[in-house]
Amino acid sequence: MRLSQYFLVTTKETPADAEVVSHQLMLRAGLIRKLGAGLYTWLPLGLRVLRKVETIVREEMDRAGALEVLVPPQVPAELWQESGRFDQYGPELLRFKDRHQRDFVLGPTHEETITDMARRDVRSYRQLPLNLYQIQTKFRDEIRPRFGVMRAREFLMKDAYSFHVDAADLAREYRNMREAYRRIFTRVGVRFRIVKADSGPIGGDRSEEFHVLANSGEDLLAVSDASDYAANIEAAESLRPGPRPAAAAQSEPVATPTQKTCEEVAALLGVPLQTTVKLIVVRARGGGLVALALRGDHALNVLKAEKHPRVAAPLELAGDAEIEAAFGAPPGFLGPIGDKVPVVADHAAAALADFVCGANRAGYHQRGVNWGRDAREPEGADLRCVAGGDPSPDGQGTLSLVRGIEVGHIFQLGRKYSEAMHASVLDESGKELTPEMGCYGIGVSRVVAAAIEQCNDAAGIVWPEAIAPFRVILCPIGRDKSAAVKQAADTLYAELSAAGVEVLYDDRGLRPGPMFADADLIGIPHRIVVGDKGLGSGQFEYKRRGAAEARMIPATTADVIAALSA
RNA sequence: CGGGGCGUAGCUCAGCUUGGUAGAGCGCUUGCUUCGGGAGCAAGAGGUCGCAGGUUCGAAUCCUGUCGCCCCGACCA
Repeated sequence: MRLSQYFLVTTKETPADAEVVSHQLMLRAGLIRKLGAGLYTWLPLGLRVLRKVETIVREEMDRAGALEVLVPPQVPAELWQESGRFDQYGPELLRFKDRHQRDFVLGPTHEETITDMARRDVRSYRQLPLNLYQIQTKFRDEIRPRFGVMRAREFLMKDAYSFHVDAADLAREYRNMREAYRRIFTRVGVRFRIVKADSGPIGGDRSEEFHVLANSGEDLLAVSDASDYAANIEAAESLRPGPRPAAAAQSEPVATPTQKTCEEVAALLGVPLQTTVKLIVVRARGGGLVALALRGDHALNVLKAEKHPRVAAPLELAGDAEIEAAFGAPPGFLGPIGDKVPVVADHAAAALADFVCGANRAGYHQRGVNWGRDAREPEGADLRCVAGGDPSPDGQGTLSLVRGIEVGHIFQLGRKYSEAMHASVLDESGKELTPEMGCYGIGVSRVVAAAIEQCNDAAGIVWPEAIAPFRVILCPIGRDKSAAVKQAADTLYAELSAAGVEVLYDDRGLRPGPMFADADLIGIPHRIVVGDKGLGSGQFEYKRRGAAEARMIPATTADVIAALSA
């Protein structure tokens, strides 16, 4: 491709409304342009990258035995009402009415559509297993679109849905997809990690996420330093601590007139934060309140709390007035003493002896408190987010917290959708069988942003070779002045093109500075400079994007091709 | 949705407090010079100051409303 014939729109200045580096670079390098909040046009250069990711995904899905389909982005609301998700999914579901006032949704995923197809056309166990996928624009009425295409209202997603006669076959396909995903992200060329996940509103039993590791990631992951254990912090279990030490201290009140948080109290008393206990008062399932006790240095894991049988889901914090009525003290001075409301204690809080907590009296805390003596022996549960330094749940190593960008998610759904939508097949004995389902997603457009997030330097993008928009950029110096340069560059361009190398030829006649700056910014992996200097000794200059130094190579097409693969 | 901020040239922004004929840098066009890491000189194009009302002799500037965008919190590929 000749750049003079192309639509390359780069900018030197960083657009004001771009926060993360991938968004900035995608705008500066002319990959995308914003149409509205969370809506982006893919320009020619960006679309080439998107297509490359898409192609890798398609090839590996095909290789794994899945079959490509294409379903309508519009879905009649009845299908979503049938699965129950029309009401459950919430405001994030993009809905509209047509001229006849019929309800539709713009699909954020397509379990319903595919299950509907399956119940019509999949009649026999002989047709199973079946794994159908598509690569298509998905829609979400995001609360807050941000970070460019990373969290957009529209995005390109690969979604796959599989059907099986039993759970064992579902598990087999799940592993198959897991391996396919591993190959996909390896081929794309990003550093990633597979983590245990919560299945969220999609539902189902087992699920794992694929994360590209990057500091700008929106998700916190807990990873072991000694094994391959890794989990989204939402889903990471915490290990139960050892047995509780014996009580040694007397329980006594201490004045804490203005100290409401555990941090403030611990500082005032000069005790470690880990010896304090805080109460979080929430609505109980079936009415009333329940208090969740956590160690002062630990954070509540909302998803874990919502799964607890005593806690109402979605989690709702009690109001100040209710708390005062139940405890006789305002928030900030609450403790598990005095049987005010039922207490569920996180295992780590339950394992403390001689701890500090609120005295249920404004302006006072209580120290030397012990379960079973000063406070009723609590019900224990895993309620907290794991913290860096915790032992890994698999017993090997220590957890540390890192950030990741979720680019893939695989689920074993079970029969949630097939049951709700009455999809069934006849088994060998002629009896009805409700298939087990799996679903598998990849955020294709998000992968592009995630790759940039991981692969960039001060000058711009440094594309992994597999998804670079072009493989080589050809930069002639003084092409308009030197017949030798023009001749050599034109020939090299023609020969590389003929050899099937994706080459971008900068024939715009720019000065070297801007030309190199653009080449760096758009991140083409290999750069060949053709100039009078080198040609004088029969050489081209070769530089790998991201390499410190350029080197000279013989000025022949064969040597250039050899350098590309070196 | 709640909290905070911003809408002035293609981009980054000044001007607004104290109303008086719309600015800079970068980018773009043309010419000459220059040509190995974002050149110099000269000439030029480009803005209903987000939109709608209001106050005023006069509004980018003051007032009201409205729309859009960005950032912080609850969601997800």
